[in-house]
Amino acid sequence: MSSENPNTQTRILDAAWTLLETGGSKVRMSDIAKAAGVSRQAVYLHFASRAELLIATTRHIDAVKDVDARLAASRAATSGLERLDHYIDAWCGYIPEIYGVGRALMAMQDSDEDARDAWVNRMNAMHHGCVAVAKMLADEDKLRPGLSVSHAADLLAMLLSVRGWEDLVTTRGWSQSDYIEEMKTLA
Amino acid sequence: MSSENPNTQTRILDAAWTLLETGGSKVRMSDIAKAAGVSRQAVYLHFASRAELLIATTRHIDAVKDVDARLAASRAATSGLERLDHYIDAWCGYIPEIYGVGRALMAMQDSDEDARDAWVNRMNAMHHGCVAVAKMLADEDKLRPGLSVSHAADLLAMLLSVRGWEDLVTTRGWSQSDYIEEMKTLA
DNA sequence: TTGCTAACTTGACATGGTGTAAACTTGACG
DNA sequence: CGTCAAGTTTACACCATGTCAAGTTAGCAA
Repeated sequence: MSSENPNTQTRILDAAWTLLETGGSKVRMSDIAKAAGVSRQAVYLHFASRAELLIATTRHIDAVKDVDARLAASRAATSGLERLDHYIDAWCGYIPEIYGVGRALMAMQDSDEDARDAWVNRMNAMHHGCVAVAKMLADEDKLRPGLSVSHAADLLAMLLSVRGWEDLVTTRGWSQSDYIEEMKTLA
Repeated sequence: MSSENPNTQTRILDAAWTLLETGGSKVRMSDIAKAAGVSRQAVYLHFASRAELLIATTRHIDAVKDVDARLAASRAATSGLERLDHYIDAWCGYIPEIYGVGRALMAMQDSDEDARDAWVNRMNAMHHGCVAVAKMLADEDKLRPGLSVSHAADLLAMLLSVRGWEDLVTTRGWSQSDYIEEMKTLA
């Protein structure tokens, strides 16, 4: 019963989550409402707009999957290479979990400023992690000569981007482990 | 007069081109019509849908910029590395030219099947070029040991993807030459 | 001149999804 | 018993795409 009937708000978030995970990114507000067993308007009682609902969904996923803890684990590494490895593991594990919502959010970037900001912030956070890794590598002289820390970070961020993952894993048919291995080798 | 008054069709394509190059990807049919000096309905006399217009615009750009000729030049190279270089040059020169329309087309991928197909075809053509390059490199034993031709091609295609370019050049502020150099080094 | 046709214009309308507004129901709690 | 919060139903405004029908206009042919 308690698992059957949590917060309406939570039920909406869960519904959005599962729908976006499976049903492409053209999920409508009414679809989500129906899946949550609630009227379309009720959704607007909890979330002001589609963009806001999507953003809240990403936060919800983060909370449920305890993403912070996993990313924090990668910060514990002592050597630069070890940290690079852990960071790639953590991030690559994260991508498929938010991929559904991420797609929908990316698709809204042109039409909705909030959605754009939210996604850009996420990517900036990831980029920040790349900078930290690049710095550690630079301190240990592990970067290719002539490659600046910022360029190295940018490059790593691009390799690990959701789009890159999408390209290789979903359209070229790589396995998740292929991807992780290849990224580690390249980086 | 003749440069002032070509085909209405051509005027529409040119209008779409310039608008998409500058004005983000939320360009409406009415915007394009206005820019072409024509009524909104007239656009539908020439193109059945927004997707079709966008696709026709990419073809129009290809024709005007003589893209085929430039890509053919990269096929002339004799050694694998040389060919890789030329291919990267040609492709990286191409990206910014179609970037405007490309963005709009990508944004339609979820809602319109024709748009999706058209863009996927383009990307497949690019991927095909990558396979050719990877094959030449493999024949000369220039690939990293353990890296298959198909994986190498996939990787190269991902590095050179429009999204990757977008990430580095437009959001991280790299210069076009930074990008080309870095891609050559990495590849 | 008349008349036909292709290209374009004008204006109206259907569709589909988002978001807003208002009035009604229902259950819990003091 | 009253009231407050959370939902429901119904209706509507908005906006872009795409469709339809009737009218205009230039050019060309008989």
